[in-house]
Amino acid sequence: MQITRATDYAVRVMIHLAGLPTGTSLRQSELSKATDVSGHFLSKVLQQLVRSRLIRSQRGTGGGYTLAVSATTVSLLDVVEAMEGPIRLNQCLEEGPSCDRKSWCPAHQVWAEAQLAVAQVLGGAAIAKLAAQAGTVSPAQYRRHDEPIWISGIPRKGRGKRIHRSHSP
Amino acid sequence: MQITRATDYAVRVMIHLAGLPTGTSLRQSELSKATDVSGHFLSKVLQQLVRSRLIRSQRGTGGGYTLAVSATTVSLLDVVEAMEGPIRLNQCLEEGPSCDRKSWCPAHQVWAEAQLAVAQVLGGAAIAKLAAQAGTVSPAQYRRHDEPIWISGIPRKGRGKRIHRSHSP
DNA sequence: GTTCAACTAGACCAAAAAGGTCCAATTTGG
DNA sequence: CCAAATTGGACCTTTTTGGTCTAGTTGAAC
Repeated sequence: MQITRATDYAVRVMIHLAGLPTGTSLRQSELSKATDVSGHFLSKVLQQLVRSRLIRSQRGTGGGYTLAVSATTVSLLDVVEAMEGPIRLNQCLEEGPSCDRKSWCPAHQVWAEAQLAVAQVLGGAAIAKLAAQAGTVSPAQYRRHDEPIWISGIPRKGRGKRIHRSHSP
Repeated sequence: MQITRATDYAVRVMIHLAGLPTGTSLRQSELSKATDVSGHFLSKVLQQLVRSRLIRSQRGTGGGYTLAVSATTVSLLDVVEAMEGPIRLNQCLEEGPSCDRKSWCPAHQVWAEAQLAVAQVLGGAAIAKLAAQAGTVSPAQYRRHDEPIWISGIPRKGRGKRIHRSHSP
């Protein structure tokens, strides 16, 4: 009964992105450094987040990853479920007729309660709130005011227009 | 984030035993039928419960398994932890310095809260209470009045000397 | 239109956990 | 003291996890 490493890393990514100015795009290498996760492994995590529509990716020169959702509305629960699917504390909590003891088993109700409890705690933790806390406790980790964060993806011309992304499929 | 099958089976065993008269001993084959678990696999579950001191076992003819604790004081949480060890919703919730982000990571607090929530729900569910519920809902599943259940495990001398543990290091 | 930085997709791998089977060790009843 | 009844524990297979690596695709800029 433990979240996977990948899920933990996904949360780090989301919080980190939420702590930056809206629309900021970061490369994998930058996220790797910020989250203390090996770039190779992180790419798998990022791919999953993209598939779940929590972040967007931009290929090519000057590309990177951007938050695709409002950090104030997306919660830890959303990130966890994006990575692992719906939370199921026990197999018998599946939708269908997964367990024929379900109807009378007294434990079933308790599993359901416990699952609800954890879902409520995680669902109540908005990413934006966490990002704000992180900013308070250790600003240096999230904000660098001595130099603009987006500088590192810009070729020598140095025109920072990458923040806006008009991705229309 | 799901309990294992073995844990689920262990809970079934504990509830079933708690629904019987105190001190009743059941053989593996009987427990297997009552819990809908293959006898071979159940033996592993029972072994773990014995090692965790939640039940006692008696070998040889007329042997079987008995509750070793008060069903009113032992909870679902105890059973879960007996099978899986302490609940850890995330790796960073270990005791020691497991994660150097711990001090400032804003997610850490939420994981801890969620873990506490589930522990409280499970800890509040006493096995005896669940057994009583089960007895109410489906008595036939747990009680057979046509034949005394305890017949198979009561030694003549009848004293609790059967906890022979030859554990010489 | 070529180049090259960046993401994408997937194969691949080792280790651990989960789930399950089987036989050996032990105890008791007779 | 032997044989039957039971548990105890070794063993095996499959799936998941965590991680690495390489080849390929995309797209912005020159």
